[in-house]
Parts: sequence; C-alpha cells; structure tokens
Amino acid sequence: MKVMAPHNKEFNILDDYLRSVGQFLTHPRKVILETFLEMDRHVSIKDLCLNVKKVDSQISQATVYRTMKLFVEAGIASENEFSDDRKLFENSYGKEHHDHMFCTNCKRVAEFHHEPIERLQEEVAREHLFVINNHRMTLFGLCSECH
Amino acid sequence: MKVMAPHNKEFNILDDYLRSVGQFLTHPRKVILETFLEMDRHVSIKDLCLNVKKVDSQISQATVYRTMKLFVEAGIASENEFSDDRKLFENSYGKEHHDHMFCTNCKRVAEFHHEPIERLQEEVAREHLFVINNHRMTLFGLCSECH
DNA sequence: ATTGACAATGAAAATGATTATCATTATTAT
DNA sequence: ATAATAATGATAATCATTTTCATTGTCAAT
Repeated sequence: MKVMAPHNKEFNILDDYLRSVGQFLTHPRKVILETFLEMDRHVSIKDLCLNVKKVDSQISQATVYRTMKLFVEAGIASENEFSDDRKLFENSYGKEHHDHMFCTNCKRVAEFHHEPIERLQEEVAREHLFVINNHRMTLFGLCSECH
Repeated sequence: MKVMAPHNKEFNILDDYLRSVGQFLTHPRKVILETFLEMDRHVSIKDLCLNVKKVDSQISQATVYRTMKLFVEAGIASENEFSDDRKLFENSYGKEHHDHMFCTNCKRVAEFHHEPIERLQEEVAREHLFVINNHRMTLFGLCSECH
C-alpha cells in the first residue's frame, strides 16, 4: 500500500526553490518539511525538533535551524516572534497574509485578516515614500477564554 | 554654576515609581536615565552602556539591563525588537503611541501614528472578544533614501 | 555504475544577548 | 551612627541560535 505524499505543493515549491539556488531536496529536508506541515502552526524549533527526531533521530538540531531558514526563503514558512525568547514558524504557503493576536496568558495565537487595515498601511507607507516589503502586526492581550 | 536638571519630569516619574515599590533613585540609575534621555531614540543596551560608561565607567552592564527594565515598568521607556537579535529602547514618557517603519537597509526607524488604523485594531479585537493590552505594528522595507 | 565537484549533515564548540548569583557596598529610616 | 535592606559590580550561567569542520550524500558528466 503506497502512502500518498500529502503535501505535494509544498514539496514542489521547495524543490523548485532549491534547484533555483543549486541545492538539493535531501532526506533530512523532506522529513523536516513533512513534520513541519503536519504540526500545528506556530511551531518552535524545539518542538519541531522533537517531532523530527521521532521520524529520524539522526537529524540534528543544527539542520532543523538551517532548514527552517530555507523554508522561509522558499516562501513555505514564515517566522514570528511573540514572546521574547524564541521564534515560531508557521506554514505560509498559499495562506493569505494575516496578522496575529497573542494571548499573554495562555500563549495562544489567533489570526485575523483585515483588508481595510492592510490598505491603510500601504497608504501610510506611500505617504512616507517608504517601500513596504512586509509588515508585522500583533495585538497583545487576553483572549476570550482568559478574561 | 549649577547645572539644571534637564529632564525633571522623567526623574520625577522614576522617583515616584521607585518609591511606590520601595526602591531608591540611586546614582547609577540617575546616570543611566540621564544618558538614555540624551541619546536618540531606539537605543540598544550596548550603545547605552558605552555612553553610560563615559560618565561613570564603574557602572556595569548588568545594572544597565536591570535599570532599563525598571524604566519600562515605570513607563518612561518602551522596548521594541526590529531585527532579530537585540531589543531597542525608546523614551516613551509623554510621547503619543506610535508605530514603526524599519528600513531593512540602513536600519533606521521612522515613526508614525495613524488614528484610523488604531481604531480598526480595536474593532478587530472587539469582534474577537479579545482584550487588547497593547499592540505592535512594524512595516519593514526600504526608506525613501534607500531605494 | 563510477567519479569528481561540491552541497549537506551531525556533533560539538562558539556566539551573543540576557539573567542569575553572590559577596560587597549604598541607601534610608531610625 | 546603626541596622535593615536594597543595589551594585563582577562573574558565571542560560539559552536560543550560528559556526566550524570533518565526514557523508548528491548529482551531472563520463
């Protein structure tokens, strides 16, 4: 019984990106991508490592760091930093841009997209002759369950 | 010739805060506050340290870290993290809330305040039954001089 | 299939910002 | 001045992330 490759799109994106920069889609990279995509969004390197090692305990933390950086470059992951200490990564391929609400109590992350705000941001940038590359907006506070 | 204390307001705020938590306005804290206020906004601990040590080379980096944390608690400084590595502090007392545009080329930080965006953020939070404590919004890109 | 050029990896050490420790020194109320 | 306690400086510890480097894997050309 052949197992279907569950995330063909992301694998193709990554493969294309790697080829374009003269690199290869190796075994560790496949395992890390598969694991990353199967986990919930907003994964820390630490948690990702734990799950990656369940699949192949040989794969080192250094490779996970290196690989997540590649994923960001390839456009299949994006990084966010909500609390001070560590970055969280989320699957971003094909996902609409969104901003975050971070509950400082339960640490949960909720997402939202608000088109008028997006447009106003662009307007502000234009006014300042600033060329936006990307932006980050996070609301900090208490989610509905924590207050 | 008596030198006028140039930042009375901030000194008073800090003094009040310290008293309220049973702590003292000591010499290192005075030097750090004065130095911080005289520097441009968005100072790193490292840069602040350098200047503090010019005034009193005895003052240690540990104290600068501890003191900046106090300033944030007292409401006379706020911290932001634009690039990944280190926090930047800015004088926030009496300053209106604002957001930032960070030039990824020259690392300069510009500020802006946009009331409609502020209001929309609150609206979004309300819709999600989320109680905003504060928020952070940064536009990343190239400033007018860098493109 | 083999080879050679070079990319990728794992393990461990290095880095660098931030925090904690702890013995000593200041500070304030008395 | 003294005692109680907070603050400090020097240093070590943390901890996420990067680098290093010797080894291994990958692919294109043969």
